[in-house]
Amino acid sequence: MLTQRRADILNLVVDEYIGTAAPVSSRALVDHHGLDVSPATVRNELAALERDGYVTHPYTSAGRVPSDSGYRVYVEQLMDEQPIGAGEQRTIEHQFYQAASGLEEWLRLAAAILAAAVGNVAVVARPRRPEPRLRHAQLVHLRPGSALLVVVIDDGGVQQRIVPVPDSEDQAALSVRAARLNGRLEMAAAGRVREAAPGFADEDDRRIALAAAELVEDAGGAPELFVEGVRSALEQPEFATAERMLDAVQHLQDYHLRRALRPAGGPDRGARVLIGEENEQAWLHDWALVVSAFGGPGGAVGSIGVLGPTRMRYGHTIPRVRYVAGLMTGLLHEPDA
Amino acid sequence: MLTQRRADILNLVVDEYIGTAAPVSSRALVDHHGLDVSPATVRNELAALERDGYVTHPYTSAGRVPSDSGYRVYVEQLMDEQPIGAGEQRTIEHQFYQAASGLEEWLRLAAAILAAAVGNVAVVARPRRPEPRLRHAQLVHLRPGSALLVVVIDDGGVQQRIVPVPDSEDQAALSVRAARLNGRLEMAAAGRVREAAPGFADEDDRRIALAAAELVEDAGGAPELFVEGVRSALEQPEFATAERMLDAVQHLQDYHLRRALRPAGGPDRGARVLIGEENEQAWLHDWALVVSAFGGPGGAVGSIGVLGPTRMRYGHTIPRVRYVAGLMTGLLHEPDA
DNA sequence: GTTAGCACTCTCCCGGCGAGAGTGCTAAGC
DNA sequence: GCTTAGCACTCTCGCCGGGAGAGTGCTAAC
Repeated sequence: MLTQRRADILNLVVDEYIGTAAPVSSRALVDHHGLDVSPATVRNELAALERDGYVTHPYTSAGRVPSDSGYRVYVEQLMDEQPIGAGEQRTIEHQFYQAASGLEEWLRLAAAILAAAVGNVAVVARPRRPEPRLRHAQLVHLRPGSALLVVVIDDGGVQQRIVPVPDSEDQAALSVRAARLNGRLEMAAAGRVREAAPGFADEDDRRIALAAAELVEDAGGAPELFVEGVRSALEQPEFATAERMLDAVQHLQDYHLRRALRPAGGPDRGARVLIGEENEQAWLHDWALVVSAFGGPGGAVGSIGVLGPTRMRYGHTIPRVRYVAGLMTGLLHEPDA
Repeated sequence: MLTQRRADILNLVVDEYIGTAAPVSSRALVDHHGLDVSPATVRNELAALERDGYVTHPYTSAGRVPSDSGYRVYVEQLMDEQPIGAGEQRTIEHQFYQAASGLEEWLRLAAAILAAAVGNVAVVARPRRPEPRLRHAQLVHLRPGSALLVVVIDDGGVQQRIVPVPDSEDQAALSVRAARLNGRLEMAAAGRVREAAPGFADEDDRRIALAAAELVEDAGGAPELFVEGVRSALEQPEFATAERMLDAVQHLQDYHLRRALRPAGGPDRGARVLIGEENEQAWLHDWALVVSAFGGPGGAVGSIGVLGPTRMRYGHTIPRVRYVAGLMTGLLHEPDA
């Protein structure tokens, strides 16, 4: 049973531990937060919290450390969300508007800004449509016999590949060819592009259409990931040993991250929080993840999240993830500053 | 004075140290390499090598460790290059041909393949022309009022940005507009594009031309970097402590790397080797760098390199860097498998 | 229900110690 | 004169034990 006082104490334990990364003693709780009971009383309550599984004991005589379910209660009921001040909002927004670039730049920037705002790893997954369509194809002459096929996807992504073309064709001829391809392929999904390919009279057209189909298929594959803030996360004391650091680096570069970000539903005003063992993947059992979805062009959905130790500053992180996700949704639909 | 025997012994010291990362004792040299002299004799020679600065002593009674100049002599005169066997060549080439994608994929792939082949960090810098030119611009309709401006640079790169356009224009109208822009801007360098912008009669044309100029300028900026193999490098014993690892991670993600790769001259059949303090930048003083240049489309020059501890397997690494660089040069000019 | 007091436990840090590894030197051997 | 055996010497590394410090859990009084 979580009495009011126990809840208050749990709240303080989590706050304290988030700040120090060291087990929290009964005395520290009393001293730092002006409780008007004695450490002994606090100890009794801590023992009860431990019995109920909200905190643990690394060893007999160390302070208490929140457990996953302790964090869970904290996140859902106890914590103060630390709203973003007008000043910080302006700063973040300003950073965005400064770099008015392509989609990719936006995403990388978003990751960097968020990482700086929360002092942890930030991850952004490029918005993807469930079934991407070809919006436009263009052939650009590179040198006699080869051209760059540029395919724009309806989620705003661009894919490219060098393709062979007849030696004789210059840019004008290639543009005509591209127009012919666009006539049949525009707004077709990958499968439809592939089906349509054999329908072209010209052999080169068929080959290029197939290449375009592959590019659209690629666009539907694993979304590109932008990771920022690795350095500051590795500075946290939980990674003070080399092996744990290696582990973290390994996974941060790894495609495992994609899976963790994936299960975001539709664009969501809130943010999901996954703590420790709540994560599917074993390597995340020591991490906490705050994820939110944002909408990209053409109804595509991307994810943006923050990854950190379980003792992350939830009250600080959650509003910022939510805010940046909202900003992204807005910006990607109204990109003109 | 480097007598033959001393040179042989230096060679063995480096070989041994490269393999074990532990100071090399006189006994180990005799035992592992079937020298027909006694450890005592070897010790005398080692003392001479130390006097001449080719090896050092971490403390009184540990084995010898090669110094930077020891490595330098090793690289230039002593080592056996370990040529790539026909089998390994086929493997590497095969890996390349499997993924016939866009330029960016090629570069990322090259870094990954090289990293795997040498067991160290591999870095690839996108080929850049000294003065990039706009090869082609295209406008792709996204939704009423906004379009994606896609600019192809003559080094094969693609830059994109979302730009506002008149609400009324559909894809056909946008294509006409793009053709108008191309008419004046094709093959112009960034500065020329910027100068030409005010010459357009239409206000939107002017604005879009300026955006295109910015994109071309961006293309001339710091080249994109692809880094692979961080994990395996961090497993080396020199990074067994957390701080050193942090340091490495920091710099690997950092723009400092660009500077290290930069001074490559033109495409070069060989490979430069920079050992320890020969590197300009302080953080590289514990690293060695093997770099080679490769040629991209349109006379652009990229760099590909391997980064590892100073005791890296030079004889193994150098031929592989050279080989992959050569392969890249060939592939980027003849991309049709 | 709260609290003071106290014994108990566990970590962490430090210093010392012995084993091991490897050198440098000296003197004898080829 | 080069090589080598022998030996003293040095330095690291791992281990152990002890003491200080921190914090709990329990008991008994308020």
